Amino acid sequence: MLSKETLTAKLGAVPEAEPRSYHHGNLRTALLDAAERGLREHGADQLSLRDLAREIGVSHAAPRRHFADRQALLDALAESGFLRLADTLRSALAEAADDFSARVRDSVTAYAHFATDNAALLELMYTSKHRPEAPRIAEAAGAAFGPLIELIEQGQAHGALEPGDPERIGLVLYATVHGITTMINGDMIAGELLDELVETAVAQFLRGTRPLRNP
Amino acid sequence: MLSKETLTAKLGAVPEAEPRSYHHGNLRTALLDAAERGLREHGADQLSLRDLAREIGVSHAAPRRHFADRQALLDALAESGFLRLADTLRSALAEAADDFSARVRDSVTAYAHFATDNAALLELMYTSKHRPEAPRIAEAAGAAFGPLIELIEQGQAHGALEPGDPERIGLVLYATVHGITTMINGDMIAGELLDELVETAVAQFLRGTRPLRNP
DNA sequence: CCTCAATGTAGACAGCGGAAACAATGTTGT
DNA sequence: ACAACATTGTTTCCGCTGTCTACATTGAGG
Repeated sequence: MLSKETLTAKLGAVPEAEPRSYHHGNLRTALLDAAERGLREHGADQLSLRDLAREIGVSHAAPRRHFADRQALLDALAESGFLRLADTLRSALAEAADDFSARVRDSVTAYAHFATDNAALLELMYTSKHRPEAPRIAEAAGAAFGPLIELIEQGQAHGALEPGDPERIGLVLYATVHGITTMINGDMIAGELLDELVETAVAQFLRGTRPLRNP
Repeated sequence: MLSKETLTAKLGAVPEAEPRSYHHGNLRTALLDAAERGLREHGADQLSLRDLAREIGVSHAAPRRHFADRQALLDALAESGFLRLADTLRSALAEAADDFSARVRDSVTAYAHFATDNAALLELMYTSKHRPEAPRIAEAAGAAFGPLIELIEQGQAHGALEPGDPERIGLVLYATVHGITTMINGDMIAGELLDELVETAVAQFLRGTRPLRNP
């Protein structure tokens, strides 16, 4: 690789040179990028390894060097989806105001928009067939939900939430938002209702988990 | 195979006669039955029209007379899934006690168990690609959710729930349960937590949507 | 009884995922 | 510098699938 592509390669960027030679150089990430586009545009069912190979300009068996089979590619997509979701949630929390209810609302809204903006990807992320690759996915999923569990713990520490297992309490909230987005992505309810429903869910959650002052 | 053929046939059930001649007689329902079994055992991805035809003992092109393509069969499965779900919810409500919170808990629990007992089917029901068959699915889905919306309205009438659009208020509850089951079906959380999480969700819902007496 | 629509069959086709053998290119030890 | 070696891409082949078309069998209604 020390002949002509030295400069671009040094920057860590995609070479993307037109006259490609025998070795692509970045086939794995090129496959993932193309797969993510195809996933968004045509859904996971229509995703074909041969299509991706054609689109990239490589032989149909080349992807096999990077993904053992089709499901391995889908697993990798799911994993990267959780990592991107984790980023999204982290930055939403970083930019959110200080008060607890605002942080809950902002993070939950960020999740909801990520889920509806990446409908096919979300479906993939939550239908990970239990495979050898699954542990990596579960780990990435854990990383995505970590900040949210922390948020619940902070709410409890500040007395805004009732005590109890943070995972159990928080899970119900995230399940709610996930369910809402699933129904929207499945065309069961109109997408315009998203923000309204999320607001309702957050309000119900805050009221339903407030510490009891006058029992 | 089955000894009670004549009796069941009288009830409008599947004849299922062994010595089949040129015409099967019930191929459509036989296909749906076999498909539902395959769906439960191997998932929707592994469902093959040719497999079903082989299993039933019919030529590989025969299913085409009853389902325009593979997706049409999946759509039919999704529709019948919603119809069965509607039955399940109706009978759960019929057997439930009179008080509102018990009715909410029982119906929601029935939904949750249906969803986890029919994981692959639920996935199918909620990922109906928008197709010509979709309206039928949406209609069946509406029929399933009808009794639940009614339940919310009754709760409001009895003063157990805050006023407001019943669909919006109830949707949040059902989205919560659906989200919980999705996470369980996707192995994100342990299945043993189902009842506990559902209880938590119902409790949060009832507390979060109670009318405000002392504002 | 005869026609006709419904239903099942047979055969063909292209596309796919996967496996194996082969070729070109980097990499590394000496 | 150069010879093994590992990595990555190619080619070829296989069985399977969904779908299409032409044909066969059957049952129902005039």
